[in-house]
This record gives sequence, C-alpha cells and structure tokens, in this order.
Amino acid sequence: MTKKEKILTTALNLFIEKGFEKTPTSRISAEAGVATGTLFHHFKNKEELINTLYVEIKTDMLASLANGIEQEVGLRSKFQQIWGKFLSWVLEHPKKYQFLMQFSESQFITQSTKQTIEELSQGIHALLEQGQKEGICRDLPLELLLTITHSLFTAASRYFLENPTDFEDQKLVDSTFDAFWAALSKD
Amino acid sequence: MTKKEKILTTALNLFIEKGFEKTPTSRISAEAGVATGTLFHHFKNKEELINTLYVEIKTDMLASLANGIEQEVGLRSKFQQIWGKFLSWVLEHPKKYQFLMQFSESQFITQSTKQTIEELSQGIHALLEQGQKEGICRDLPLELLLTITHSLFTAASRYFLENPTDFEDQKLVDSTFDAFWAALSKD
DNA sequence: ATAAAGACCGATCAATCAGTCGGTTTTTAA
DNA sequence: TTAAAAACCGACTGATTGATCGGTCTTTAT
Repeated sequence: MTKKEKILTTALNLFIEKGFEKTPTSRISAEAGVATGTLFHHFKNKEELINTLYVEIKTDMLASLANGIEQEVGLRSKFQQIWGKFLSWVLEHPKKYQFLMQFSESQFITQSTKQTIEELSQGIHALLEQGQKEGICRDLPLELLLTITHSLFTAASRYFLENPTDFEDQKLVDSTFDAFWAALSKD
Repeated sequence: MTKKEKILTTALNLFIEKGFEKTPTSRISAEAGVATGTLFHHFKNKEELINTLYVEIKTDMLASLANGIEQEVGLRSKFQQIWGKFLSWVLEHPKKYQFLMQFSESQFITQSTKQTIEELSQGIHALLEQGQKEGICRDLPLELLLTITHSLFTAASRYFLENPTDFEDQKLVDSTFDAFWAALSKD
C-alpha cells in the first residue's frame, strides 16, 4: 500500500469514528505512519482529502453495481440484480458505506464533488427513464422516482447492516425487493 | 422572544448554513445580540446547544403529526393523514427540517438524544405493529418496515422541498402516498 | 551516470475558539 | 422593602490545529 493509500484508509477510519472536524490531520498522518508534510503533499488541504475519499468510494460502489448486469432481461430483473449487488457491496464494505452515509449531507463535501457523483449515477437515472417510457414505472416525476429509489436502497442497506445474518435469508432479501418494486412500478 | 430562544434560532440558521464546527459560539452570540457568557449560562457547552435544538425541533414535528388524527378510520387513512401532516410541516419549516436531516447522522447528536427521540417516535412504531398484526402490512421484520416508512417519508419530503409548487397538486401528493402504501402493504 | 522531478520529512507558527470568571443588572418572592 | 436568585455581560486565555517551508531522500528518464 502506498503512503497515499495509507493516508486515505486511515482517514476513512478516523472520520467515521471521530468525525471530520474532530480528527486532526496530525493524527491521520501519525496513524498512517507518515509525516505531516506528506499528507499535504498529496492533498492540498484537509477538505480535498475527504472529497477525494468520497469520490473514490462512491466510484468504487457504483462500478460494482454496473459490473456484469445481464442485458437480455426485463427491467424488473435488472433492478433486482442491482438490488442484490448493492446490498452485497454494502455488507462487504460497511465502513465505506457508513462513510458515504455520514458525509453525503455534510458541509465538507463540496458542490463540485456532488456534481461528479451525479454524473457517475447516470446509469440508474437512465434505467428509470426507460421504465417510465415503457409504462412500467409509476407516473411520477422522474426526479421523485429517483429519490424513492435511492431512499429504499438506503432503507434496505440500513436494515441488513444492522442484521447481517438476515442477508443470508434469500427469501427475505427477495421480499425487500418486492416492496421496493411495488413502490416503483405501476401494478 | 427571550434571549435563550434567540440563541436557539440563530444557532439553527448558522448550523445549517455553515455547519456545526464552522460556527463559532462567538458568532452565535453576536448574531443573537447576546454576550458569550449568556450563551454558556443557558447551555453547558456547544454540544448541549445543538442537542437541545435537535430534541426541541423533533418534538415539535412529531407533535404536529400526532395532533388531530381521526381515530375512527382504517389504518391506511391514518397513515395518509400522517403523510399529509408530515409534508405540510416540512414545507412550513424547511430550515428546521434541513437541520434534522443534516444532523441526524452526525457525531454531534449524542446517544442520549437519540434515545429521547426514539421514545417520542413510539406512535408510528405502534401503528406499524398494529398493521402487521392485522395482516395489512407486509410480513417483513418490524424494524425493516419502520426503516422503509422513514425512508419514504424522507424521499417525499425531499422532493416537495425542492419542488414546493408540486405540493399544491393534490393528485400528485396522493400518488406519492400510493407508492408509499404499495411498499408497505400486502396487496 | 546524472540531473530533474517527485516523494517525503517534521519543527514551527499564526490563527482560531470553547469556555471561564469576576462582576453587574434584573427578576422573583417573601 | 429587601435580599437572594437568576440572567447577563465581555475581556481574557490555554489549548488546539491546519498548513508551511526549507530541506533530504528516492525514483525516473535520458
């Protein structure tokens, strides 16, 4: 692991444990086994550090959702695949996910970072748009459908994070998807 | 408005605008038209200030949901009333709601505050439990139903906050409730 | 081999800020 | 009326911390 990577993972752990402002850069560099100057060599300032972390993690997550989705199936199946992939990723990277949850609404994530993320999220956006054109999804504003989708993904991940063993119960996982799909689809 | 109240509302505005750590107590007292000492006379420290604010706002919101719900109607109708009351409250108090969103996941809200809130939220908890006993709600873990409920309330409020004029379209509001109810109920 | 570029170091500092404290003013209640 | 309690004041400080900077070490490319 390069020093830069070490700084990033150390920062991740400290940020979710103590919070951004309660984590001195001195502590990050110390625990990463690196000099203060090195941290500021790689990152212009503390804010750039957390924003880099945010983009990196979200990119990682979104990539793992898009990966290997079967294209020759219906919309419902596509969403179901994404549902499963998403929950798997969350359970495999609980700290990363906690970080995303904790800082998505925070002041520290800049507008430009949010912009970058938005662009990365185009995939699901397009899927919903398609679903609406095909008359599969409810006739609600697209933006609202997106928000609903996002919030139900969040709800499920929250639950399974706190009850990880339940994630092995495939029937339960399927049931949660049914609830999601019921909210989204017309019939 | 008493000085204590002035401190609280000033803090609310600064916290959502600048964030907790980026708002010096000196600035709060200055904008509230109060001496530093007065702030610390009413609140043991900065953390107690934000926690007081949080409990006060959440109590206000939950009270306005519980107020005047017709009891002689079915579960669906009860939820629909709450749905409407909630969205109305959010649109009438956008800053307060933003505050709740921004700090619910933050480090600054103590465990004890979260405990207090939990107790205040028993109402909806009980309603869902009843719905499940009567076979109206999906057979999912109660805790998961709660999370789903919470997340869909959040999703709708987010949307209408950003598109306030849409809230006057009663048909659209009803449609959002339909989506919510579809996720929650069995058929 | 060599020189330029990049990574790394850590002592130092300027700035910021939460909270204190000794005292004054206002309110309360007896 | 009076005295105790509560509200209020604001200058001050001890401690913290983001970021710098001059310099060394390591890698890269020619």
